Amino acid sequence: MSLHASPSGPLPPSAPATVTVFASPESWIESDALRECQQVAALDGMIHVAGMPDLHPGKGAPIGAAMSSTVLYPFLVGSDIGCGIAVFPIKLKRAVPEKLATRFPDLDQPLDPERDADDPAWAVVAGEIPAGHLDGLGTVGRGNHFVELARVGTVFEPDHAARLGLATGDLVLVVHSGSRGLGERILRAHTEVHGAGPAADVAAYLTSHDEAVRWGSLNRRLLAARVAHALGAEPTEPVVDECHNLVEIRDGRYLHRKGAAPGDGRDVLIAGTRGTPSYLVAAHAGPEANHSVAHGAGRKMSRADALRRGRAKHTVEELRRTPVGSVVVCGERQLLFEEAPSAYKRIERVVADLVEHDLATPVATTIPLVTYKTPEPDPAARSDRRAGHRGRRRG
DNA sequence: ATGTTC
Repeated sequence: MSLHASPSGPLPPSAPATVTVFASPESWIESDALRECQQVAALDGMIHVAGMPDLHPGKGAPIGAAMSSTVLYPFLVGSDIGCGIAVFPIKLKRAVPEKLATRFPDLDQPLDPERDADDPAWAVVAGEIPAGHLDGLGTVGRGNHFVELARVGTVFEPDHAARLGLATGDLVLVVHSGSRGLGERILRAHTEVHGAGPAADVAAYLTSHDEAVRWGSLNRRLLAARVAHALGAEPTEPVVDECHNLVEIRDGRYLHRKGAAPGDGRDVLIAGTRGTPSYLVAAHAGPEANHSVAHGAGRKMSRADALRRGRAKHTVEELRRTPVGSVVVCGERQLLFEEAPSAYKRIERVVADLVEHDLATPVATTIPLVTYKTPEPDPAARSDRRAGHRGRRRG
């Protein structure tokens, strides 16, 4: 970068964007993720990049960052516009993980307005379905998405927890999902024409973006309602629902969040892993953190590494039954390894970093009981498959 | 992350 613009040349660039990463030295942040922060900071119009303690490398843009600029860049939000985490109280008489795990519905199967017209989960839809988008409605998706039945563990702030209607021992559904194909379609429509460039028609992008954000939130409610009904409980309103992939207009700037939750006076569920607690926090992040907090534990390993190392380290059985005694419903073997707790950083360290930087106050933990990822093959199909393997071995 | 992708 030239420091001396010639008089006849273009205007000198504005001051370079600042980058602040809110992680202590004990928190391992990959150099690739820091490099991505610097690359984002060098974009035209960029003002400030705030890296959260769960920062890790993404594709071109880091995950776990809040990035403010005078220019709107759709790729900084990514394809899963509207992805977020919601918490729904649920009341059950007994919560035996092994039993309840078998009662989760197939959340790969979309809710169809005609075929599933009598599904009680529809009751959560008030008014129009955003963008009229029915594809994938009521499905959880893949990757790090899940629906989890959890129990409130340690309560650090009883008054705050009580205001949310939560106390130790209470059951909740934690839903992490996004806008499925809708957000992907919106980003693709942009990148096909403009690549990683800024939004040419900001108003049009924001209109679609806002629909995806509403769709994601509605989908989390539908997922919780489907599971609540299947477990024999009544659906409830979320006590927490924050989106961590979105852009917000703030102080006349575009504040992009990618794997970073709004932290300005909001309550946020910061996801641990399926085998560790999650933390419900009261967030109070200021401008230095771009008004944002972490969204999860953050990956420690790439999916490829987690698969390779996990196969050497873990059996399928130990991944399906976690150290906290919870059960993982995941018919996809590869996903079981990719999402193993050992593939993530320690959530306690992430939360400690937020506390030390005065970005958030822990309110309570939630401890997993059943984490649903993808449907298990039905028992008949499974025994058929086993018989098939034996047959081949003998032959 | 994603009815994608060689």
